[in-house]
Amino acid sequence: MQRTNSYSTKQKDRILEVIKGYSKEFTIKDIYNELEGIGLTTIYRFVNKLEKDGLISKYIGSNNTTYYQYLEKCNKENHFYLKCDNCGKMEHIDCECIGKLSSHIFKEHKFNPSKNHIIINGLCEKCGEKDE
Amino acid sequence: MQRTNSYSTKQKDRILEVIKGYSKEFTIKDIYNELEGIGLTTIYRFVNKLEKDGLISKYIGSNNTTYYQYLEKCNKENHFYLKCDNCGKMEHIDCECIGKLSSHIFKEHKFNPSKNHIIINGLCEKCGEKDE
DNA sequence: TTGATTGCAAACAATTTGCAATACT
DNA sequence: AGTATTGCAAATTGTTTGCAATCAA
Repeated sequence: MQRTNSYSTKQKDRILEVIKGYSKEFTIKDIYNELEGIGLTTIYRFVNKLEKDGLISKYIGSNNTTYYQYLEKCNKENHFYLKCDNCGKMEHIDCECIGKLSSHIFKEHKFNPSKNHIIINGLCEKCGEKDE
Repeated sequence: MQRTNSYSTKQKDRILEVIKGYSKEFTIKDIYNELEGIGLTTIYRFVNKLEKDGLISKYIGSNNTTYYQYLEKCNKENHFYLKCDNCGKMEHIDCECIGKLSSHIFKEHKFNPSKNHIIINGLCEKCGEKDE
């Protein structure tokens, strides 16, 4: 007898699909407005679950709004992201520099960085140019 | 004629003093409970101002509570912190490793990390031991 | 005296919960 | 059949705003 403890439903599928479509951060309302006929509560519940599962991260933006961001799943050990403060895009980076930093921090600073995700904020190339 | 646009008050002084006393993250309620006779509104207003000024950072904890953390002011260009996921302590780091990383990211990944603050989560030495 | 600050109560917004109906396996 | 999920309405919580009194310069 199988114990999934979770059913797959039309609603969950559609929400996840929409979330994966975003290239930058989003709000609960964004999803709600995009999907007809799915209750706010359902979205809250599912998005919170995704966050617990580590698939999305949650933070407070400058305007005091709660934003979510989809974290691409990948098989690498280190999840390292560069997030642009201006356009909101988040880029996943796969480079030994992060591994180096991690081991440096571990050895020299006696601190064990979590493997989950490290996000560094700043300005991406495009937005950096404009700003100059 | 001087234009401060800001008065120094008993309330602000006391709130800031309490905040500086915390070695880890705190909530608005923490401050409120610690200080007799200061209104919640006042605390909200002042703490928000401190955040805008870049003296504290704000984020959502795992239990969906809004936490604030005091960022030590220092004259260095790079504000680099290691924050323990377990005990909550945040340590300011002054090491060339972060400068190196920044310039690497800038050169190789065409991304300009913000000077403000980079916070890396993980486990501090003490909590790492226990966890093993 | 002028303008900023405070703090209460009220307004507001965001999120969660109870629960009956429904959908999944 | 049995359990998870949905979605509405209501409850709850967190945060902001209006405003009169007070305080700092």
